[in-house]
Amino acid sequence: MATIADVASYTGLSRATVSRVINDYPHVSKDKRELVHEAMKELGYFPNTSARNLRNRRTNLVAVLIPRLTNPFFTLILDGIEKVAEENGFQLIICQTKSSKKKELEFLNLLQTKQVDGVIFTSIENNWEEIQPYTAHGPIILCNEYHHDATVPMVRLNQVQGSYLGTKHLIERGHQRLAYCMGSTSGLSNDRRKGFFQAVHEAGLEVKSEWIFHDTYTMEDGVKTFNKILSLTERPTAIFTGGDEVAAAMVKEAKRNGLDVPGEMAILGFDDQPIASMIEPELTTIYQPGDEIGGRAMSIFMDCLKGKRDHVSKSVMELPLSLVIRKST
Amino acid sequence: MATIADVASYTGLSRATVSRVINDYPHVSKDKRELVHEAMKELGYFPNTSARNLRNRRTNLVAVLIPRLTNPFFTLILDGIEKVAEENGFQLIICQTKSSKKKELEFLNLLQTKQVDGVIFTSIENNWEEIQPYTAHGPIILCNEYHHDATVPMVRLNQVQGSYLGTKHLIERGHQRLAYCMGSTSGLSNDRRKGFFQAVHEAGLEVKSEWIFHDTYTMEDGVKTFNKILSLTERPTAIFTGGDEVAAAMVKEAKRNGLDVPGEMAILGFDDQPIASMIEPELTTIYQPGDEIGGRAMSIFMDCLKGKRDHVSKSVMELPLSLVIRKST
DNA sequence: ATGATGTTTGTAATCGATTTCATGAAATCG
DNA sequence: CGATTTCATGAAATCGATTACAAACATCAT
Repeated sequence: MATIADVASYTGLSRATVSRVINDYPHVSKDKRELVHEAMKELGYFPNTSARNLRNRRTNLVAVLIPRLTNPFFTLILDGIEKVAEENGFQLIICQTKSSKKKELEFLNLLQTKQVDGVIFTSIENNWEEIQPYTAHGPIILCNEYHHDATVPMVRLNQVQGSYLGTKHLIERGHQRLAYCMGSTSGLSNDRRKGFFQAVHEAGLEVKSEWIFHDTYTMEDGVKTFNKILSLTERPTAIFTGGDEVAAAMVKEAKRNGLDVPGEMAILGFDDQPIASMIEPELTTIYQPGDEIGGRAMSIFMDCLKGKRDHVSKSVMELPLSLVIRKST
Repeated sequence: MATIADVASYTGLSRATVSRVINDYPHVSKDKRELVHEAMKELGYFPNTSARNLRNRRTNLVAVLIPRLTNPFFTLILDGIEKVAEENGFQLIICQTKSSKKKELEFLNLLQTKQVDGVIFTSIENNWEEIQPYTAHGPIILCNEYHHDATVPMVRLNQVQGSYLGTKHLIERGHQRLAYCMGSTSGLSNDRRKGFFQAVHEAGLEVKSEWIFHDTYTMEDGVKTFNKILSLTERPTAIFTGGDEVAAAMVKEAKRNGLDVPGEMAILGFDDQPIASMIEPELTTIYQPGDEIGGRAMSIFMDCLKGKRDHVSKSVMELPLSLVIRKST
């Protein structure tokens, strides 16, 4: 491989001048500039990124932590991040945490060892105290996540409002007995519960503890949970799910059991994934602009790197969610 | 940031010895080894990846070219790649080509500038002559793609067999007039057509040119194409689609038009994405083990890097597809 | 005691760029 | 025209690691 030294000696110039040409710096005469360009082409020279990174103390790489690549909502966020990254000449490193605390911390190593310039979390597994020390090594942005004590920029969707809207909608449809499915016990999940109960209490309704279900993520979880609901003596008439996959699976299971949706059971999704408008009846759901928060998070990241913004002080950007009324409620 | 030199002077040892400890090399006395470990902890030292990459001429990074992150089949491949990458201490850089030739070539720059050790294509836009020169800079693997003149390892699914199976199934169900939807004019696409026509000719059937549709990728394409099919005077009774999204959209559009699926129109998907078993009626489709080929491709990539395998000689690994019979045919 | 062998450690070169500083030439100014 | 500024270029230090080679020392067999 040709190096900058080869180009220098080939042209009879110094490495400094060649470097100036490569980086399009001023103060290089036109003829030398052309000379260098020709030599680079002739020798098949390409600047070595590792060498540049070392010298520049920059990699133009961001690590994006994501629970699962196969979750469409997260790839939507990823897509939003990628768009802005590309505009800024940044590349993305994918870090699938598989919701493991250990893996999450391992990926933070990339930051310590300066393999990346920063990290964007699209979900967070560890407590903030575990993460906090890493902020010393570069910008960390929370995207679609929130921690009260986190001292970093956060971009999130207003989950309280989203679940409030959805729940209120169910109540307005006349439902009195609501089942509630949640995922983990994360900040995001807490917010949703908050919005849910806010609407419930406003309406003066009661939610029995056996109508609340934990750890519902996948389609299988949806099927299982739905059957649990069916077997209840005092059965809810509407279900608030934590995601469209779960909701879709429930709709399907309902039909398999000969139940009319929404007549005998109303089902509310979350996310507005493509599947929501493909199934029959189409899902009423909460639209989450995943690409939007992804893009915002990446913009903020760039601002941090450019020094336009402090990356170790808390800031929260909150985007609204909206209800998409279709046929399942 | 502490450097290896800091650790060296802190311990009174040389950088060489510290380096030996970092890399777990032999010939370092036990007490010095511990001394170094303590010093590293004390100083908060972490080896700088750019410096190591420069010296080792390795980045432990692969670029994965993918048309769209939001396509579930490709994220499945990505997932397979990631699994094997992780086992080998490799990180993935995502490169969304958005099916653009220009972008594809831009990403190959990462290879020339040694930002990555190699590239995995999950789809290919340019002609092979355009790509070929880049093979000089590191391993290039074709995953889910095939080019006759490519002189690199390829892992692919037997598309001929897959579409043959699907088409034969439609014919066995008694269909005589088959519509065929294809995507681009890639190698993959050609193979599918081959399998399709093989089954068609075996059965002595004829396929009118107006039953063949190009550039059908998305759900919207599915809706449009379906309506074109409906408006034909001599209307096909079965549709071979290029993907589950298209098929799902068609099923929906059929129902909207009051057509019975599969009674009045049979629809065959491709991929077996989650959506295939969520819609009503469930899609008969061709299962493609995306994670499997992803993993295989990454394994081959590792073999190339380790020198166990030549990366500039053609080799083809072909995995079988299977027909999943459900309710849409 | 002699030489062979193996362990432990250090010196200095190297990977391939960027950048500071210095120097001479050219352009500009009063 | 002399002083000052700007332009063009190069020498050499630097970024932070790894590694070839050499040296000092210990161990062991003969």
